[in-house]
Amino acid sequence: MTYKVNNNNIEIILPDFDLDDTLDCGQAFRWEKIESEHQSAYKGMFLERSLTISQDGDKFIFYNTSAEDFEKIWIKYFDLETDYGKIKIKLSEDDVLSKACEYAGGIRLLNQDFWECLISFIISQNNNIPRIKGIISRLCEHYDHFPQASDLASETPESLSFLRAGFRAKYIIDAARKTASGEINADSIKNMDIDDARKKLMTIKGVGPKVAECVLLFGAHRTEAFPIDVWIKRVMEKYYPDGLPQCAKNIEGIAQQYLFHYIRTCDSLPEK
DNA sequence: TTCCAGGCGTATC
DNA sequence: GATACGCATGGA
Repeated sequence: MTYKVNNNNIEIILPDFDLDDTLDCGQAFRWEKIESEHQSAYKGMFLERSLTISQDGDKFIFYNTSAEDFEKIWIKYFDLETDYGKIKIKLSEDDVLSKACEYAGGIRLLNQDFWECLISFIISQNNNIPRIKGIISRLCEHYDHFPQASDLASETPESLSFLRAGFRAKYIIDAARKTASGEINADSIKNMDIDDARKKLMTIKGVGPKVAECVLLFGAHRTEAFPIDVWIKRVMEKYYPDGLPQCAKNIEGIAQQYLFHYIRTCDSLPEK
């Protein structure tokens, strides 16, 4: 991977990558858009490391980042070594997916933290994206960082009332207690057969099929996971009553991201 | 006011 | 196993 170190910034040319598509599409909730005239920029966190990143066409700048952090953390986080051009060519064998890839072609599947995804997607249930972000923001502000399982394991629904997370507070606590006790172990789940991983995750109160699928896709990079929410359900009923086409085999989750972004932002996909 | 949001637990059949 | 309903909160 070739990049340029300029003072404390990393400059790099990257194809198939767009910050709006990737950071504001509902896979991560801690990135904030920085308003700027001529370019797109975001500020966010991963593993308590903050980053500001800007985009001007296919030119990206990672601010205040060492080459070491870039190589050890951000290449992996942004999935920069995966060829999304190839993935899109494969998915474009299907007409509807082709349209979605074209529309939201800058999406990359982030390699996020398992625990943070677990809590984030528990919060996401029966909720909308702005409010999910608000709850997670209050959570991080309260603990001065994204809380560890041990931080949350000793809380009660009452002590978490500042979150205004509603009925989800008790689910957050159950996830925290099972994680803190070792009953739920990220590394172990990541290495499981996917059906076993689903079952294990669903032993947590408030984790059903959809949340489990999101945790596996976004927090464990299991690209064969396919979260079906209200939006994707509409897509499936309209275009894929018999399931996804063969070209999406083993990358169902990536196809899902393109479809989700498209259906949410546009009125409809083309007729099949 | 009512409906809805990246669903799930529970009751009931 | 399928289906119906309530659930906290806040924006449209």
